Amino acid sequence: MGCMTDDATRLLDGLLRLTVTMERDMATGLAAIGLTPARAHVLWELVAGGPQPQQALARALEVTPRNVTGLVDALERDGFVTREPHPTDRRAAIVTLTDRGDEIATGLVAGRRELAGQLARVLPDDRVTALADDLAVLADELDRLATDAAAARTDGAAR
Amino acid sequence: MGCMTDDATRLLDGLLRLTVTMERDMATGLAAIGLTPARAHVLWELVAGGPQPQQALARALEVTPRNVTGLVDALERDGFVTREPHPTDRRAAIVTLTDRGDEIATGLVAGRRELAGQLARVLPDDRVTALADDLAVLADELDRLATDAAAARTDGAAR
DNA sequence: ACCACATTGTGAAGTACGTTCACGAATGGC
DNA sequence: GCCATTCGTGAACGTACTTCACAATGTGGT
Repeated sequence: MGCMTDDATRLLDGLLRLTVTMERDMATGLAAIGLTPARAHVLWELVAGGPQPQQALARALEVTPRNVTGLVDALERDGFVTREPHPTDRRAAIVTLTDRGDEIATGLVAGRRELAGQLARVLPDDRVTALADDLAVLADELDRLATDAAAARTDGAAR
Repeated sequence: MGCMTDDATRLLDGLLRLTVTMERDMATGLAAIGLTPARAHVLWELVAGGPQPQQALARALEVTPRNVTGLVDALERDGFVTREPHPTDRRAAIVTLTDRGDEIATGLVAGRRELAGQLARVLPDDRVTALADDLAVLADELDRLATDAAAARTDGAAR
């Protein structure tokens, strides 16, 4: 069991190390093309979900609508997106990728795919498959633990 | 090859999903005890490296000394650390954990170990071992890729 | 002993990301 | 036509970073 605990710690260490490195890489790579992680996230969602009102973006990104306003302001200023009028609802503005924004965003998607390929290349194919499976299991478990913890906190607060 | 690419993408997806969930969990858990990720990071380093001047903390955390000043200000205000005078260098202040800070920080280490155990429990022992190995390999590769990319950028800038 | 240089920490100012609260404008159900 | 809801944003704030400038201190060379 001492051995298992050891491996579990190694696993978590590896995971943390990967997350730290990935984030730093992402941030520097994005900075090179004039983007920040949060703004890139918006672009990403616009590619995935098409032109949307800010409300929808806020839901998709799980941030407040107010925050989306700021992010879109910056992206608009830098020429990545425009705010188009909604055809029927005059309150809503539809955030749309410019040509340049679309190019950049598509490049991000391609870059991500390429990174996945490069990473996978250092492991045998069957390992990659097993790894992907196991990570999914771990992610599920982590979600479950998080949900439980949140429920416990809510209970505590409610009492 | 289509199959391999697919698994590679699944791998990266799983990794990203784990990182997102882990970070959110961490942040909410820390907030419950009056800490932020950045401040917890300082506490963590103080447990690992013992009482240190801010300069050393800045190096360990890979942030600017100025930033450490702010983090230590907050931790001091909230009673997690104190600034003690350096025995020989009157410029330096040695950041030291208070009793409360030490308790909290030790709890963080324990919580991390417990999380590792809980996560590992959902997979067979041999899988955990393999997973830890593979993640280390991936982390190494990612570091290598990042280093290469940075070198390429430096070259480009130098020309 | 002295001077040049390096180091430690911090004030000032700026950027990014996120929040809450309040509010005007537009929608939509009844 | 009215009232509740929704969409976006101004104002104000908290946190985490950065760079630049600077005073106080430490240190090595002559």
